Amino acid sequence: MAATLADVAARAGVSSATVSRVLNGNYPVAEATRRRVTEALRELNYVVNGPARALAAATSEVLGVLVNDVSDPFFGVLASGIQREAAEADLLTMICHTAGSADDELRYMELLLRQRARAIVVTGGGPEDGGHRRRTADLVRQSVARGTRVVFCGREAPPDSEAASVVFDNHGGAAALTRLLLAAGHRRIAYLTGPPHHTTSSARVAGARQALTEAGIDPDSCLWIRSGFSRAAGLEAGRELVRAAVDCTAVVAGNDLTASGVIASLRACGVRVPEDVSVAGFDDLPVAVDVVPELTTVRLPLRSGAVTAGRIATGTERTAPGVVVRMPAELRSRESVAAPGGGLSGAVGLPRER
Amino acid sequence: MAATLADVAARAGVSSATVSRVLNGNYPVAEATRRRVTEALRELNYVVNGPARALAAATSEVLGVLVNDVSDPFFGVLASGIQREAAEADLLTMICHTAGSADDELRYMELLLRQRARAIVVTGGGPEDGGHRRRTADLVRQSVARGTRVVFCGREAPPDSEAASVVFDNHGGAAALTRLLLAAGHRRIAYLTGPPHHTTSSARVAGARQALTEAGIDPDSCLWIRSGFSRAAGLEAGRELVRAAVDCTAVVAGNDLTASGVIASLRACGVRVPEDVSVAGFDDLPVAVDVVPELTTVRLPLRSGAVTAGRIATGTERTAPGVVVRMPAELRSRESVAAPGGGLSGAVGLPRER
DNA sequence: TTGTACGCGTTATCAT
DNA sequence: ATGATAACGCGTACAA
Repeated sequence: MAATLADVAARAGVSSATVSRVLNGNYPVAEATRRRVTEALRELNYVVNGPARALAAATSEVLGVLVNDVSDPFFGVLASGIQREAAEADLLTMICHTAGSADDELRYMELLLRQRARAIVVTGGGPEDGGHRRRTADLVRQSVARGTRVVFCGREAPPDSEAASVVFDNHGGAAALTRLLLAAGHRRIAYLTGPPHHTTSSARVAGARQALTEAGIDPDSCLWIRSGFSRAAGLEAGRELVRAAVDCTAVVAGNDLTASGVIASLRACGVRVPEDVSVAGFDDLPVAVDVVPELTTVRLPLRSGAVTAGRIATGTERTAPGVVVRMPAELRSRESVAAPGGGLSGAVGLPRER
Repeated sequence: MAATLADVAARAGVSSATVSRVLNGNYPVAEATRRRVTEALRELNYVVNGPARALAAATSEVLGVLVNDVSDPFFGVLASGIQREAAEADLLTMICHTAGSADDELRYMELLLRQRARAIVVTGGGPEDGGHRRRTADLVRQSVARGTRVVFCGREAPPDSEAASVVFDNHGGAAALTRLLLAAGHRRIAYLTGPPHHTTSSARVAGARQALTEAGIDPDSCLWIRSGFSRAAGLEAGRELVRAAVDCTAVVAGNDLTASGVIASLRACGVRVPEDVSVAGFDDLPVAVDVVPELTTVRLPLRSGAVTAGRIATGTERTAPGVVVRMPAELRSRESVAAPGGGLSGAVGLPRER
């Protein structure tokens, strides 16, 4: 039913090789023939058969991007940055949503590998579990062996793998943020840690603990509360903090999304930010300046990290195998952090305000 | 370098046909041979060559989803619903971000077509431009001819196409919402229309205008302001409304995201919602109940619409060609709409509050 | 139950 | 400049 190269060739009275040449423009073709072929192409509504091309040329035009959550703006920024580079290199970006599941991550990597994708970019942090790491390393090895470039953007590639990585300074950023809070006078801080056993969460927690320790404060005198990275997680955590009338003057959320949730639920409970309690985020996504009050947070150069990852993936930028590109983090001090106020436990019970 | 069927066959001492049979399990294979083959498969780290398989079998395991914006939760809900069904049918979902560009939409459709994707689901509204419609119709025709099913989820398929559609009652929902506002006593309403020349925007505007007309109110006595569907668009529109001290008692945003932006910027300007001005949204995304005050909006059954679209796309649910499945809209009356207050122009200039 | 052999639609290498 | 033709790796009638 669908027209093939041969059909087009017959119609134009040439060989299929000539049609292929017209299509790819990599060999000289007489102007007259080219026109006849182009005509036939149009008349028959010819559409390249990708699989056949990929089989013959041993390469495809697909670049796969793995994201934890398609509807999280963190990944939106990453995905669109990568995509821009891919488009630049005439590659089709396909985004695969792993829902944070380690299994799905592996499944999608394998499926992209099957498709002989030109490259795979794995974004965001990942499970710290050794088994997963090992299986990932295996897949990376196979990918590279088959010519599929693999780039990690947001965590380090498994050790000894050929894959490049672009990583953000979660550790340093978290430490700087904590230092800012300490400098403002906060001592009783509640940390929402993000999902457990996750590279990003762990790095941020470690950074914060280090800053505390260096300031001579026992990290365990602070509160460490598990949460997700979603806005809903922040809402819930905020409500829980209020319910338990937790004794703290500052809340450090795992990221901006969570922070926005915390602020919303604190406000709903009549707790003022930053007068009663300071709140901080991480990432510096657009939401950080949408929120009232504007969020003190840590800026990660997500866009440029994504572009770098994209350039390595497309081959636009050539790097040594296993290279690790480190992107800096930068403090963004805004309104949501101020000097310690009455604290959460003091504010709770006040009349609800609007 | 990469092991092929033949390599595995040699290793296992069988023919490549047998290996293929073991792989696909569609023909009987002796238990002993199966084990030998499985072993060889493992030893050689065999990975199916997708393109080759797609070429031979004339079909692939890919389902493509086109979305306007990967980081918009509206599409997140749609994409994940479709993906669930795809996974159920052992298909790999690939999400393509068109950034709302009509050209990109066509490009991605074509690329998926090239890949001989099993199905393509085009989500969200689209350009109303006739040229785009025609070109889309062409692509749909070609897709269907090549065995790639096409489903639209959020707009109707081009006329006379074989493609199925799942549509949401934007028109009815918008009308119901406007009636609610009218019943509450509002007469001076500012509508943020969403992106121009876009099917979703138009349907919502048309519904609102109809409800106004039916109530004996001249639609042109209301304000119709172009905006986007993003939160940023809402922020900007809100600021603009305040700056111009627009004379209205209610703002109807194009969707929930925009509404949340409007609320944020109104609050930042000291305008109280709903005491001074009522605000309404559309879609009933999770953000609708996150916002303070909770948003009065129109619930669209996005999840179940996505599932339906997914089932049609995977072939799980068989439907007549060109079928249009209509999903209802349902009013969700919450806190953000109340009786008319002082209005925007009245509130502006009041001391900024926190 | 298993093997042989051909076709799927392209690209790329030789000739011409 | 153009045409034959051999891969590319897999699925599947058909034969055994």
